[in-house]
Amino acid sequence: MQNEEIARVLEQVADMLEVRGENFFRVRAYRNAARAVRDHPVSVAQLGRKALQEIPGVGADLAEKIVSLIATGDFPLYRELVAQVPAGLLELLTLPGLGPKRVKLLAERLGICDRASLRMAIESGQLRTVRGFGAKIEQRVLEALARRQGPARMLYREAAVLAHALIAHLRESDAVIEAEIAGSFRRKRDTVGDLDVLVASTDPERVAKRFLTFGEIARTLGSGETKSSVMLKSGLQVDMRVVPPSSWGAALVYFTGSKAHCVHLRRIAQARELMLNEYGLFREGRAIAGEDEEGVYRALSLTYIPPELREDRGEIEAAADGRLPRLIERRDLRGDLHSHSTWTDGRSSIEEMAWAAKRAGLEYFALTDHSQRLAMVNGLNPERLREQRREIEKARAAVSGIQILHGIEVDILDDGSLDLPDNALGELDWVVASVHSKLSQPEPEMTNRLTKAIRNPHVDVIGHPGGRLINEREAINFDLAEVIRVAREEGCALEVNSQPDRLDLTDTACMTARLAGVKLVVSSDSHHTSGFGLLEFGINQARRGWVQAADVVNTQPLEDLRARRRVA
DNA sequence: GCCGTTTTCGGCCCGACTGTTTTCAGTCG
Repeated sequence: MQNEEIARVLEQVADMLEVRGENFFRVRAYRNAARAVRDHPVSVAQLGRKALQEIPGVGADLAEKIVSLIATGDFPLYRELVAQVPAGLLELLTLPGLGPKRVKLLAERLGICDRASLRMAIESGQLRTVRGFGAKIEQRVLEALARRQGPARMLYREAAVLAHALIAHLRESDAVIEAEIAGSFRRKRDTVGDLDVLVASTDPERVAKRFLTFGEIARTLGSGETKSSVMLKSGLQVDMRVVPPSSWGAALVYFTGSKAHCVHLRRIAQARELMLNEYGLFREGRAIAGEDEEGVYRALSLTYIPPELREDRGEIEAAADGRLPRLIERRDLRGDLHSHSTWTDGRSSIEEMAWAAKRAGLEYFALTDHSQRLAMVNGLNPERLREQRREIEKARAAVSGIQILHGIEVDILDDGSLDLPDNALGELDWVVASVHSKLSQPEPEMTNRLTKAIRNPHVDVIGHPGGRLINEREAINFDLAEVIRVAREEGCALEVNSQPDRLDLTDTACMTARLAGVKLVVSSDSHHTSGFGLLEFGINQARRGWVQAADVVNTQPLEDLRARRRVA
């Protein structure tokens, strides 16, 4: 059982308890535990009761329940709740304006148990008979019901385009002293659900006016003195808050989040008889910090925490002990180890790619076109691979100041063998091995498939190990802990693929790999000369996984990279 | 249900806004 599945059950229990009207703090305990399990860097299913209790947020009771969940698939409270609370009722919690209290009320008063019965209650005028429900809520709910499912989270890269345009729009107003996008965008999450804009100003009214003239706005959701919400044409919601300049740092901390990070900070403040909110850090009503973020952290005896780490995954404890990592940066990358050309599905020639890699400031890059199995993209067989080598030689002669490695992205076949013979692979400078087919294999087969590939000493790195395409395709099923164990044993690296819809490994998988001592490669998987610019996104993901330059193979000079290969 | 620089009991983060109300509960982040 994966951490994710366990976390989902705990969250479901929290939802069900909440709709049943249970103690709020008990509900929160389940949510905290769900998050702790989801973020835990090792597989919780392998832990005993005692080790489980060491996870912050998991006590004796929840450890017991998790053990039961892993062994039998459920636990008594879970069974009881599932029998009591209709599944359709929980779905209603995702609708705007409907929280646990209202959902509970509707179930009790009108017998509403799912979307269909809610819609009927609105259409028949029944809903309005309940105190607290009026036309506005009806309208919002009907709109949401019509959309059927909630909007998917937007890819970071797509959101970035809108974010930059909006910030530029705001900064044109002289009422705007500072403007930043905070929230999950600033934490560089791979997807964002909305944009949280923060503005420092002494004239919130003018800022709000300026904000509402942004050209991408489809409609205004609400606008108060210091807070406005809009929906963009693209379906992305934007919430803007305006604070005085003296609160800029505190507000930035608050709106960058994550929520869990902020809650933890406030607990620390509280223990010191301080009060932390978006306006500052206060002692007996007097601000002692708040103008800048560093000052807020410093006043809590913490070193500055980069936004990418603010998930309450141990960064606060590390900051207190002064042992935060120095995170990898884009400029630490000396090379790129995954790219394509017109020989397969790329759109630029080898020479064009070489010029582009050089312009991107790289010292070396590996051209790794697909292997023969991917016939659709004209994948390379041994013969074409030899022909390609001659073209690479030409490009090497034509473009100085960049080292071109001749590599391959070799398919990992269904049984874990590779799509090219060892002697062909042995002639190459770099081998990426990736799964592109039979993605629905059950976990044991997929795990074997990957570990078998890793055990081939020609394989330098496993490409996009999870195989996910964000919002399009789920990740493949495999035992990450086992793959990492074998990768460590064999000295094979794992890739952090920078394509905005892959970003694979994920942040937490990066952390798991890193803790196990497995090396990573941050690659662009470029299919065009513009692709090297995507490395920024892979770096973001790696940073969220606490990755340092020393954890990443392609921060090394080419000579060191060659020296660490398993085959000469 | 968790947890301990004030605690093994009694706390548990904080504020803005909305919609529906006549003073505030619920939702949201």
